[in-house]
Amino acid sequence: MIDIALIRENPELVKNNLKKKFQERKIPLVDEICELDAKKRALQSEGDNLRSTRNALAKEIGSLMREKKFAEAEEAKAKSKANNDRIAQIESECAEVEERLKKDMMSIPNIIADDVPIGKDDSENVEGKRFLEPAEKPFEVPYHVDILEKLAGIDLDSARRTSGNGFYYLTGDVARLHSAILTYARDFMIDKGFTYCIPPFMIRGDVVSGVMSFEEMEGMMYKIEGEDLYLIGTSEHSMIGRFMGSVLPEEKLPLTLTSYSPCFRKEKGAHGIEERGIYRIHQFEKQEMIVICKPEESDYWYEKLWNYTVELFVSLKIPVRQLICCSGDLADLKYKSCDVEAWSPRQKKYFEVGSCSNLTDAQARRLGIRYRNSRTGKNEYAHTLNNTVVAPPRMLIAFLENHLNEDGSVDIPEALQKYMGGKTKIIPAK
RNA sequence: GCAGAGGUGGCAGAGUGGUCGAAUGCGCACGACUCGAAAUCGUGUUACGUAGGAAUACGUACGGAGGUUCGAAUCCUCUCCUCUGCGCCA
Repeated sequence: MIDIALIRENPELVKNNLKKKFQERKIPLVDEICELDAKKRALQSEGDNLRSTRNALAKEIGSLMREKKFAEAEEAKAKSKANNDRIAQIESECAEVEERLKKDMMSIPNIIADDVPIGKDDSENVEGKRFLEPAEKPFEVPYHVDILEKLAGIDLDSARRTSGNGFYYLTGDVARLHSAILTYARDFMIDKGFTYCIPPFMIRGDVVSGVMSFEEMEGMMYKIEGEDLYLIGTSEHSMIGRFMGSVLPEEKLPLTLTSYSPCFRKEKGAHGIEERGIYRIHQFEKQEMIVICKPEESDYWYEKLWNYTVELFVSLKIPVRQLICCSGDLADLKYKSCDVEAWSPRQKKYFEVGSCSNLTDAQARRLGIRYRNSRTGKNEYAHTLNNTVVAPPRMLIAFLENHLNEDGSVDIPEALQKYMGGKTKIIPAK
């Protein structure tokens, strides 16, 4: 959600932003918002005046009662009652206008950064820097499920029986590798000065509707039956929700947190859930990072965050690149976003393993996350950012493909060996 | 899960239908005293919305949602949370 003052003062900028995002259909909303806003303020001041009268009358009645002037008090009561009818009328009108206004405001996207490439959809995203050159394999790299099965590392058949499609059993060294990657990623971020956090894996409905739109909620979130609780789709939900409605002391910023959680997603309507394997699944685990900082620092943190992910993948000898999200592919809350993509030797292309976003104050405004600015003495909205450190089931695909040897064994890079009990290789089962 | 107690400003904590946006204390800011500091004294100090250049004015908010009333922090209903005891349990 953007600042309504911006729409009031500079509607052209907002309209221009809509054009950049190929959302011309929303342009009439801007004028509608201006009208609704003016109407709301008129109603509010009318209501304020009426309430002021009510308060004055109530005071008057109080003193009349004390002086035992009952007849006059009754007269004032009648006046007040009539006044209250007007108030009720104005209030319901005002509530209606406010609701429409809020709905419109919610669909106005965040103003995007100047350097976001202009493009219609994900086909126009722009490649950024590459890190590590992809090495040619002298043999054909099999599908990841086949690699996993050879290592006795996966059981999809049983998972389908117990839980359905989109679930998995990881077993043996592969399961250990999965945990090792998470632990390594956790320590990696702690070494960067981030605070480790294990958040709740379920959150209430009001937190959910704070962190995402209704459509997203429908398509992603699993609800616990009979309770006002949802399984989180990413730890960002509970990590950001933690600061809902709070005013943070300036000296505590930036908050740099790294969190672990399982993630649950319906993936309703998403392509590929039927695809065999662990690319798109209902349940996975993820190490995440979030930053809450002062507005002037969010550009700095954005660059830092995605580069941390790159550094982690490079330390595990997996070639990656940055893919810059173009204007049309950018979610409405985002100011700027990019994916970190890993090289797939099998597909001979890069695929998404993480996503980094700067939401500026759009998310914070929606959730009421503020900080006390000591310079101005005012409470101002903070900026929020989030980024994937690593999400192992998917990253495992990149890991296995890149470290696979012709005999079916998989090398473990040095950085990870101590988390694997000193193993240097995973060997296929007999 | 059951029973009891409670949720009020940055914090602690009064207030049980009108003069309460809220005593008092702490904290914080400024000033006086002082060579300087401590102590002391004085003044100020909730947030949000609207109008205004500002001073300010008006409105809203005492966990949340409804209700009663001319008027609610205060009464009623529901709900959430916290604490204590009991029960249950990794």
